[in-house]
Amino acid sequence: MAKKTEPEASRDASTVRDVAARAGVSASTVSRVLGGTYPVAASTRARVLKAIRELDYVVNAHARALGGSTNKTVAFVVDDVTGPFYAHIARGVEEQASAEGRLCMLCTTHGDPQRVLAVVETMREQRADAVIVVGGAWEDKAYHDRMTHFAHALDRVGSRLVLVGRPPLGLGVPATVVDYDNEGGAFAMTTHLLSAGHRAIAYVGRMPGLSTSSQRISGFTRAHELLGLTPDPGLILDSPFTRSYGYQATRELLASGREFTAIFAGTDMVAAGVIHALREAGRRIPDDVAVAGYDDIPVARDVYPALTTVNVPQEELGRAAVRLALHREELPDSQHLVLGTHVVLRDSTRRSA
Amino acid sequence: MAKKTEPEASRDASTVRDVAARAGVSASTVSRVLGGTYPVAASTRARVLKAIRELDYVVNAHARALGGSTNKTVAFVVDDVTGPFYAHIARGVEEQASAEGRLCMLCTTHGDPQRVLAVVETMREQRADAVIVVGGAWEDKAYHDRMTHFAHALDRVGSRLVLVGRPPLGLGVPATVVDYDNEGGAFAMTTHLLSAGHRAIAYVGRMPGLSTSSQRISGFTRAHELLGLTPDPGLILDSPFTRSYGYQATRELLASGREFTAIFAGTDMVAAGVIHALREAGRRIPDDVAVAGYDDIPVARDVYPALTTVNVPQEELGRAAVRLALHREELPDSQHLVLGTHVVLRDSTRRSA
DNA sequence: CTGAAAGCGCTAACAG
DNA sequence: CTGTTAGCGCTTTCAG
Repeated sequence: MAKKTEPEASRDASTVRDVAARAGVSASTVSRVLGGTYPVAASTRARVLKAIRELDYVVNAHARALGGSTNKTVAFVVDDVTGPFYAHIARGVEEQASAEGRLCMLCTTHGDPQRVLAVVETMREQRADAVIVVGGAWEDKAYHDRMTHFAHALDRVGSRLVLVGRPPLGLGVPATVVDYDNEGGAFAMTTHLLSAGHRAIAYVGRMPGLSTSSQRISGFTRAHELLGLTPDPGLILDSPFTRSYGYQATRELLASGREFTAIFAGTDMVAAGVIHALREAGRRIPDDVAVAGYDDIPVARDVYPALTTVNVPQEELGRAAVRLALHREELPDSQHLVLGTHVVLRDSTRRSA
Repeated sequence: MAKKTEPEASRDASTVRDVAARAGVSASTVSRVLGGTYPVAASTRARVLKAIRELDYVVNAHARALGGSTNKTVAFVVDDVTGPFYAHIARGVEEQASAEGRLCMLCTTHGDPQRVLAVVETMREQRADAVIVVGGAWEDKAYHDRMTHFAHALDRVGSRLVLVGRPPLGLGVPATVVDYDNEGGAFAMTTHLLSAGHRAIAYVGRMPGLSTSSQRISGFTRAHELLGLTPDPGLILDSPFTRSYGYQATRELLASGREFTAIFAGTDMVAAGVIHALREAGRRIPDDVAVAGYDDIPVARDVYPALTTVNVPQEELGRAAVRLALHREELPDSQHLVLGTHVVLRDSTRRSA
């Protein structure tokens, strides 16, 4: 029996009606068995289940989504999945989504604001329950306005826009924000370096116009000011958040001949590049130069020496994003959650004995 | 009972009918403007487009998918997105999918065969154009049979099953396979180590029953045999493909007191753990012990010393998976593509001068 | 060129 | 408990 190929095995999938016919019931009864919410006689249910098995039937998710209004899907919009930082947030999103019975759509934008907008539009078509946009925002009015527009547009079709790791759009905009304390983390790390005696700390990895970067720089500056110091603008280097740009920027810093005893990298990836460039130049870490990162991704433990960094609760960010989007009552008022960050001390800032 | 919309619920999204009414045309005309395939008078089209803009209308992807039969979606099933190896394949999938106008659904299974099956079922409901399953397969008859069943089931609803990095299911099974030369890569790497004079090479990271692992072990063995040698079974250690298990296994290896001058790790992640354990034990790399990995993920360049490894064309695997699934004529016959691998020499196996 | 009408597969409302 | 009847929003004949 199991071996027998259906003689009328068509290329088409079977439908509720096929199942109903085979079980000798109506389509609604099949639907009720599927849903499990309505009372169905045990014997009927058994016959229906048998027919389902024999026909190898599965519901058509689109037909279901069309009738009801939710399609049980969460969309995740991110720059680039290969970035470990984003990947870990993605894991949190995926896990929570699947725990809540949702599927997860993945879209990447490669840092292109245009693509972000296009992707959000597509998600609107999909009627995703939530559209989760991850990563720092461009501090640009046009961009901000577009996102605000989408927040409303998504809201209109019953989707929720969730911003992870970027500031709120403003009052009255229907969006949930899950952020982490960028400024505080940078402040704490800078304080750590300053209190270890460093007075010429370079900051490698500023990205002008990116919210995350601005906040970190701001914590960096505040820590200095608290001691009556002012960061040397010549020691603040721009660089995208990648390993290779961190390497480049550090080489330029070294070439400039400026003095410094510590480097605070914009992210751990940048720090990996910094360390590479430093080692290449024969500088010992942490003896000649202390190095610190931001994010606390796994690579922070694999670089040598192990990297002191600011921990960001990546998975929890992802999980919270889904949770809040799906149960809005949890955060009734502001819809703005900020998770804490903390310094993780490792060898890259430790003075060797 | 009156049809009242919930006060809490947002206003309903506008539909073709709303647009049609506003533009003073019929729904079909709106549809034709949207599709762009049928002739529509320029003036009519303009009016429709205006109405669309004013209503901020977007199609309902589900309604569209219900009518037509394809929903323009590609599903990506993977153990864990945070693994860099998978993440890079994911990037290839995502890029190619989006280049082909497809959305990408992401599902993770956390190494649980049960979840793989559940996820594939869900994808069948979604009528995804392609379901791409990534990662080694369990060499288990029941598992194999279930996958074969799904290949047929997916085929019946018009989806294509694609296996990435695992062997074909067999002749006549409607599935596309994109694999890479696991055995050859392991063979080449082992040969490299042997010809550098190593005679006691440990293999850390065998996973019994996992196809990838078996193939690598097989290349490892073949390289030995070519020189009339036999690998010492006591030097082959089981370990899942993670950093921490690699670390554990290496500690056990060291504790066992067995002699070895090189370690070939099952993956780069495992190698990171190996290196950590080795350094902790005071063994110098590569002087005391040479270390090699597999996969060539970015972390291979960040560990110290930089890791010699086997390059696997991750993004291309992902891209090819989507390409082949969507254009089957490209690979008319066997539907089995094998990409090459090659050794990448770095410092972890280089004898210092 | 455009409109009317018929579903796609499913679920919910309303009788029996 | 179960069958019948309507649609969900869109595309697609089939007429006009």
